[in-house]
Amino acid sequence: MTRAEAADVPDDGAPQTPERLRRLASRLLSQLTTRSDRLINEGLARADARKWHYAVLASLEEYGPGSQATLSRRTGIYRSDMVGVLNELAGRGLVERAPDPDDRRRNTITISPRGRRRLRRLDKVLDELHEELLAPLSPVERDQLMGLLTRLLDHHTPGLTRRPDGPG
Amino acid sequence: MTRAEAADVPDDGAPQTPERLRRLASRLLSQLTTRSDRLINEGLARADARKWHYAVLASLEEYGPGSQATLSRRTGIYRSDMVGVLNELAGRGLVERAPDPDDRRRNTITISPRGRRRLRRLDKVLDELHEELLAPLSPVERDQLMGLLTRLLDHHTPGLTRRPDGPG
DNA sequence: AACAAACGTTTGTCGCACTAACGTTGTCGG
DNA sequence: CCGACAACGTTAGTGCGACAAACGTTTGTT
Repeated sequence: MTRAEAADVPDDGAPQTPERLRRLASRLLSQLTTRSDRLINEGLARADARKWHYAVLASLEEYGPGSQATLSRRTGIYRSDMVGVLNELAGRGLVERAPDPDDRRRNTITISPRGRRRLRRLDKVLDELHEELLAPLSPVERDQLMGLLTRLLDHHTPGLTRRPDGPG
Repeated sequence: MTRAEAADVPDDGAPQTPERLRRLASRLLSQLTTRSDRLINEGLARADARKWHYAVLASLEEYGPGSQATLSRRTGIYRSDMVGVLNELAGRGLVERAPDPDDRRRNTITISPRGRRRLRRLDKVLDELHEELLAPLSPVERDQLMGLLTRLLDHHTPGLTRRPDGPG
């Protein structure tokens, strides 16, 4: 039960959102993200996973093993929260956490074969969920959207350094 | 102090976000919304306001006085949370809360002259903040973005009814 | 040897969306 | 008229995500 059906909640005609609110890009973003997050979270929950799982697994497969701090930076998950995520992943046998012999402060996190299979599975799940999320948009429009969002995000992301290995 | 500067937090080179994460529309939305929310909230805080204040004031000016439940529906704020918002607004003298003589369950919320002035002020503040938010985009691109977001939001908004007074 | 900085971890905060429940007041069917 | 039910405002609480603060350990630097 995700939606209320108890007794209150009238739900009469159209909500009549004020013009001023409909014009606010920030509000549009918030509202849409709320719904998007819900969609994604519920979909992943059905597969016994969370966004964080995917982020960590993807990061591990693309860049190889790393310390928790490294994973934190790559995924944007705070190191305080990373602990729990890795507990979950390790508990499911999707990653392995071993002390780094070269630097005993660190744990080295490695993706397991099962973790890789999991990642493929989540790739599919997320594909389907995004199909649902972006359903009203044509392929071209989806690209447009991604482009616009990416540019905005980059603009508001601090400490963005040009890649040292630019195009040859 | 919104950003860490204590002692931890290394902040070396580029964060190296995995491809897979960068392709995720849902993630793009989440990340951007986090930053957008922060920008807006901080900006409004400087003016001793919150998003909710604006939403309620705008709704009152556009549709006239209403009960708390009505305002809830118009703004999307839960009626549980509306209580506190109206306390703040009433405390600042921006709205008036009076029992509805026709239906003693209801409170009638009215915007005050001071509330109207406040609304104009917040209009300006939000304009500036959105200028900052959308800085990298041209006017055309901003329209594109709004259009795309609106379509997605509408598609994922439940209980959307066609306006009864459609074109003849 | 002294000190700062990075690591992993625990604990806690804040805001937001949302649920549950309660007492009051209105509406409606018998 | 009366009992059921629904809407109202309000209080309290949940779950989650982003984030801060602090602590013990280890490492690099001077």
